[in-house]
Amino acid sequence: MARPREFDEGAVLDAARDQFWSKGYAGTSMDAIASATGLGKGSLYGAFGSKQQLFLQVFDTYCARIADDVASNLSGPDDEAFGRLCAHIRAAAAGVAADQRHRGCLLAKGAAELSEHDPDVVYRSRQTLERIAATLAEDIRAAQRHGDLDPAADADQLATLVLAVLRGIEALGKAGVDADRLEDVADTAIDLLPRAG
Amino acid sequence: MARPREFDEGAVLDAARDQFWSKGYAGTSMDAIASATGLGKGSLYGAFGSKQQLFLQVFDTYCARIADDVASNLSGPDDEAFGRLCAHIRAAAAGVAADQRHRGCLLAKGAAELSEHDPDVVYRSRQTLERIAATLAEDIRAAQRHGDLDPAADADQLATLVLAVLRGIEALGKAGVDADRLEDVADTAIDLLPRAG
DNA sequence: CGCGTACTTGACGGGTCGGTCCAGAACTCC
DNA sequence: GGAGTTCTGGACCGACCCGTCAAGTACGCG
Repeated sequence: MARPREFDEGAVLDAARDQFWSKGYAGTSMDAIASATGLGKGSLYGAFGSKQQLFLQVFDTYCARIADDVASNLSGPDDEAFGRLCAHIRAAAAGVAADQRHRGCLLAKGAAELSEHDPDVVYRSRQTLERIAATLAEDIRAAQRHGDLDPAADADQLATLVLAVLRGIEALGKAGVDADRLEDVADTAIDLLPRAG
Repeated sequence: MARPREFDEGAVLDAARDQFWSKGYAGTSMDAIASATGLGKGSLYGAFGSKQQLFLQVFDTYCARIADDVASNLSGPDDEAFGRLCAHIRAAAAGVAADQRHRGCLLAKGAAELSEHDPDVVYRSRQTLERIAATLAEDIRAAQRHGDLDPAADADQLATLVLAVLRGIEALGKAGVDADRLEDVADTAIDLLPRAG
């Protein structure tokens, strides 16, 4: 009703995400987002309320997307579950290694910058990581059923360990560790997974 | 010579470190550091040059300290090397779990916030992590010599994996993951280390 | 067509930012 | 004691910060 919005909310969220991702929350100004999108600040505040609310909306979208990505990487038949897990770990390492700008992951950056002071960010980060852990655990159970992983292992604990390795690879990448070493971490982690038999 | 400095440089670095640690680089103002230390801004700039140089000095001190801590945790006779490694991993998880403010590690926060735009931060982060990895590898080799860890394993690769797990635990902690699960990660990682025999 | 409503724009406000500068204070050395 | 040097405190600079607001615009609906 009345005058319709002239901008695409999704495009604005994408632009805002890029700014927050690259400069951090405190390092990004609403003016920068306004000029990156061509919007006036009034429109920005009218649509998103405040800098913090805009960030949370960006963060939500980002978190949902990466959790979905993991879910889609790890879904499929049981006989390929172990292969999917290995491929996912290796792809994560390769992805971090390929990020030569060291931009890293917005979930990690946002949590690092804001978790001390913003419970909403903690809540969203935690939910996302737990969803990813659950996805990993599901795949691990499938690999156990198919006889690739030791069925005696606790799938949830293994999943949390794999998640820690994944987040660790990301942290090492941001600190400038070599691509080769990141890929070694992935391979070593895979080698140490408890195989069946 | 001439008029001597009235403040203790180390105390100022500590205060600045606390500010940067808690609020991040962009979120910390030189005015805040000045008023936290009681100094005038002239003294601050006279002694440290700029915000960025002050941060780098803080960062250097912090990095050196945590690398030293790891070295001191992991030094000792070969027959206790494996025990030291396990204790260190568990202590790291316990330490993160105890940090209920989710303040995390300044190395991780600094690298996350600044590595994209500041090569000096990348350099220092990387040097620190590689020093820690070397310390871990040394301890792992000792455990191999003493017959606790499989001598066929590549100590350097294992060390990098352990480092990734340690940084991953830190990342999970900042995202609000349960203390119990963090300690599970530590235990699971230790269980999966390749034992001798 | 005209009214009401929502959106757009950019100026504006009050505050803060990093950094500079200078007048005066405190010291060493001659 | 005077000259020279360094340090101190805070006023000050221009730029930028988040958020508001009023004036104008474009639409839906009767």
